[in-house]
Amino acid sequence: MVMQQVVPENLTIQQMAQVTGLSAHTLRYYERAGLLDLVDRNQQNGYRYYNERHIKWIHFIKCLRATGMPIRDIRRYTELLYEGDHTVRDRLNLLKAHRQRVEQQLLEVKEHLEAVTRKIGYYETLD
Amino acid sequence: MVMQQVVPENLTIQQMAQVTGLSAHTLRYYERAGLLDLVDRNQQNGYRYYNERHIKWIHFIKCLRATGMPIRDIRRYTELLYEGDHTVRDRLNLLKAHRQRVEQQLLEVKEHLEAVTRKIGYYETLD
DNA sequence: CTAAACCTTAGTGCGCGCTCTAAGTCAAGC
DNA sequence: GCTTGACTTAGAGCGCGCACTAAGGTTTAG
Repeated sequence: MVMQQVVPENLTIQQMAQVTGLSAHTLRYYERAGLLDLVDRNQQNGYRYYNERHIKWIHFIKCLRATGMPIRDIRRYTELLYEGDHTVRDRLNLLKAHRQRVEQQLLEVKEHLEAVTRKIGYYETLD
Repeated sequence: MVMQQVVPENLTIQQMAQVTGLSAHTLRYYERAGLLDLVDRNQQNGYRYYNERHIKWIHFIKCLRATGMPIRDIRRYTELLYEGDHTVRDRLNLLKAHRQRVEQQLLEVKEHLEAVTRKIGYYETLD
């Protein structure tokens, strides 16, 4: 039995907002900021229409944002993406450098959190 | 043999900046923001003078900041601190709630970082 | 035909956490 | 006495990541 997933096509910006959890404002902002090239438009009225590729791309952008990558770095990654296959190495390096920074920061947060935990422990002895 | 640690007393704001790794600007800002009550002043010239208690307190503030606690929450904590012993329970709850949020966020960052790692893995297959 | 509910753009505003500037005071060294 | 330099204050500026507003075009329901 093959599960067939229903894939929404040609979503309006509001539907896209629903699906991605971003606001329509933010979707337009990301496009202006160079994070989303190639958003199709309805020729009649100029409305944006998103497809499944956009959904997946936004999903990855959210991973980058959630791990603290600044908008300008995501724009850089996007530029590389649209420059073609010869930028694969650069993209790889960019992601690896990001991962390295995030892992470093995770360690630092954990260490500082331990100090907070020690303070909590101290307060609990006062109870 | 008892190790005697030399404790700096009556540090100027610049010395305090050196010791804490914060800028003098930021030290003044923290004070204005209500994170540092009771900074002694030289009676003649009004200069701030910091002591070891301040150093320890700033160190803890840095732990809170490094784990993402907003300035306003640290101010709240500071207020409780100066209200006296009857706020110990409130302070404990504040820190526990913070720890909870940070741990939750650590999990989320780790999850999203895994997606980045999967992408890295994909790029590496192209090499 | 009209009202509503969409969409578009350019531009402004906001909360955060600093960071810096301007104008002035004060102490020490020459 | 005068310069130098560290300090003081109030307030402005900034980079980030959105969030919102205003003014206007299009589509749909009644």
